[in-house]
Amino acid sequence: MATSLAEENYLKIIYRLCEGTKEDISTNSIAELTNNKAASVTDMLQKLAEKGWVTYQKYQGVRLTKIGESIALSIIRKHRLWEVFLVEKLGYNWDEVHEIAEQLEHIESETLINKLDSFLDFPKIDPHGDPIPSQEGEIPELGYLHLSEVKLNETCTLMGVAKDSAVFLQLLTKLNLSLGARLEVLEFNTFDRSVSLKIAEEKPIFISHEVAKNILVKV
Amino acid sequence: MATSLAEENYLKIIYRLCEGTKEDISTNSIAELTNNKAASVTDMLQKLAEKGWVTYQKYQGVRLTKIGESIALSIIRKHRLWEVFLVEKLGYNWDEVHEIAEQLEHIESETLINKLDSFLDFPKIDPHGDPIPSQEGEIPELGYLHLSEVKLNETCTLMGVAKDSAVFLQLLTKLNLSLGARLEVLEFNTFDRSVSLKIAEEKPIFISHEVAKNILVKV
DNA sequence: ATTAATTTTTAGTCTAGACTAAAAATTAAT
DNA sequence: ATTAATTTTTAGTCTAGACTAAAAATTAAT
Repeated sequence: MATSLAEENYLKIIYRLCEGTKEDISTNSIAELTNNKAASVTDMLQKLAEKGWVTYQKYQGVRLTKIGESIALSIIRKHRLWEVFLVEKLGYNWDEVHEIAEQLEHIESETLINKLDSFLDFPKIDPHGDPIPSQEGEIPELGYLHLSEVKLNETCTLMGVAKDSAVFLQLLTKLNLSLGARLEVLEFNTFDRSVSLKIAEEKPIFISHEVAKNILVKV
Repeated sequence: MATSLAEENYLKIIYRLCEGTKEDISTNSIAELTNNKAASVTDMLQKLAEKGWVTYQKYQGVRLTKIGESIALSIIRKHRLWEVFLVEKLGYNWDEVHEIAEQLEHIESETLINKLDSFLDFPKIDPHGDPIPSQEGEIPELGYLHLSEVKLNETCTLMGVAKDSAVFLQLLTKLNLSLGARLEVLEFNTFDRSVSLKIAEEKPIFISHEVAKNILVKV
């Protein structure tokens, strides 16, 4: 069954909210991310349930069905592959590609996305370190930790980010934090939860808890 | 002012119909190409006139304004650049790219299309031999002739096609007619207006007038 | 020059997907 | 256990962009 642009955006956002929790997703949380009012969300949830893409019980929240999830994953796959294209082939920076990929992810063609995948040499992660789902909807488990969770004095590598808003990514760039950077946590400062950090052999810097929380690393 | 997908499609089709004639364009001809009913077209023409993209007089037909034309040209530019990308980089055949480019042409981003242009090495023509408008809306005059118009026994080169429906392009491929082929017209057959034709040094073939009319050549 | 045929427009509907305001259900607070 | 606060849904609107049927204008045919 064909999906409209609006439906695809809802499925994508419901997927994002389902990740992490086993709980059903609230109408309000969806409204916030789609920038719609709760009443509009209720409307759409009824349509999506009708089509069999979500399970939805009045007042009880919503979850993706298997089919709904596979649609969401194929959109995410397209989004991330296009981001790789924009950065690797067209020379964009990692903080510039999100909005364009939001449009490109809705281009409808199975062959296109598989040819693109091959043209890009079957990348496993996008420019923010997020895994790219396979054609079958398999999403590689990367086992990354948040920088706010690693042990003191352990050296780790910056593998990705948990948020890809432009302002966050631009801040990381200013701090000289990019994918692949070697990091060592020197101290968790109790006063403001900030983190003292060494990048490679440079002199230490301070980053906020908010930043550390959104940096993904491999030890 | 932002353009919706529907508006862009109308402008593109009005542009195509304006090419060639100095006459104003009829509601019905637009309805045919957009696959809408005449009443819907009238509606949209009034909106486009309101926005200053066409001049429109009730019952008298429609033409693009300077601004309307520049919007149309930018869509055509995007369409053709994406077609080059699909053929050159992703390995599509020339008869497979039209529908995908119809979607990609609506992606909104000035920087994207200029980076793509540069990535493709500033191509001047698309995979069907159609010229690619510049960022400023300049469209190179190529001075091609229809194969149905060339002189007998004159050798010419296949430079493009005047129609890019998949069935037509597939037929050309079957006939071994591709961009760059060296052609010599041996005879115009009066009976059915078919054309006897030599491709390079191969033995002659017959093609219909309908086909010859849609082949563009340089002598 | 009328009449007939054709084309175009108007008037009124419909659907998707948004909205607001009010009602209903759930959850939190005493 | 009620009441208050919060969340969610329902009912009713609105807009873009399509539609049909009927009216109006233009063009073609006698």
